[in-house]
Amino acid sequence: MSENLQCTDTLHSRGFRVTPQRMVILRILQEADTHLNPTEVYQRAQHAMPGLTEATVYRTLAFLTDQGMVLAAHIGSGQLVYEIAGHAHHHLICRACGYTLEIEHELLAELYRLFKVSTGYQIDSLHTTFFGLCPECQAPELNNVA
Amino acid sequence: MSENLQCTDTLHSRGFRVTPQRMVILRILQEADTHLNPTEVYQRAQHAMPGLTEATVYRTLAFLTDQGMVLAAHIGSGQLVYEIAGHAHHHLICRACGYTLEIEHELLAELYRLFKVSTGYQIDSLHTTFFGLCPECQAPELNNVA
DNA sequence: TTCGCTATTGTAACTAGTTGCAATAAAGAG
DNA sequence: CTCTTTATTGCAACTAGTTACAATAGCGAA
Ligand SMILES: [Mn+2]
Ligand SMILES: [Mn+2]
Ligand SMILES: [Zn+2]
Ligand SMILES: [Zn+2]
Repeated sequence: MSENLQCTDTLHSRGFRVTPQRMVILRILQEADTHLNPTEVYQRAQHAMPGLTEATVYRTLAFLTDQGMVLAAHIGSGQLVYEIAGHAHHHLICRACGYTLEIEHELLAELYRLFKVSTGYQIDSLHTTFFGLCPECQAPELNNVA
Repeated sequence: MSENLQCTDTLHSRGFRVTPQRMVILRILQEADTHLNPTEVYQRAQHAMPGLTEATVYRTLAFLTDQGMVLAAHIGSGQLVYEIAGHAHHHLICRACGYTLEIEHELLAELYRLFKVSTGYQIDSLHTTFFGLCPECQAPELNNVA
């Protein structure tokens, strides 16, 4: 709830308007316990606000992402998914089984410092996705052993 | 040219077919000096092979990416772009001016080792994009000084 | 409260990307 | 070279995402 007031103030202070559409979408993301794609957000938004359109969902998700209130991520398969911006983290996804692991941003802090000193770029990506193989899917062919 | 023979052999050995469509698209990427999006690949392919369809371009780019012969990347704005898989590298993109820097994969090697020891995941992302601000765009308001 | 400005929304047309299915054509066997 | 198998393509219908523009509605000022 206080998060909502926080967002309201932030929007006001930046000269943007606080609309019911934005509040509804923000609340949906706050109450979600996973990443949601735009269609899922749209479907949930229909309950709270029947008139709201898909175009607005897409626009609002992009807007809230620009404002830093929402995080977006490409998780394989080209689809963008969203979540409320809380703790800074990234994702490791297994190409074989799809299992996803969350990792603390702190693990990337040193890399970002390295970027800064070697290139001057101040990187701020807070929701990067890395692909590879999880421990199980790396396992040597267990069937060969038997 | 030898790269083409290499790809041909690899496809054969994996049980896939070597089609003119695949060869045309592969050559287009080999001759390109930048990332290309699917539409750009399609347009260039039209010259060499008028009958080729957009659906095939999308499918072929995804296929070649799966085979590790092509690298894909999300560079802001949702569009996927492709390039021939050569040296392993990643990108730093400025959110303000869009200027893009290529960085050697070696800079990420330590991070990937860290992922392995702390999570067991063997990460192999070879074309990751990081966003932030380039040195120029970080500059304190120069107008204030005057 | 009322008014005016203009950011934001809904609409609808548009572009981008995906997919089921039948036709085509690689490529190995004979 | 011819035949057979089946991976791949083209087609066309579909889903996903974007955008121009006019209508709506925040919100600051009076
Ligand atoms: Mn996340
Ligand atoms: Mn690249
Ligand atoms: Zn796995
Ligand atoms: Zn810049």
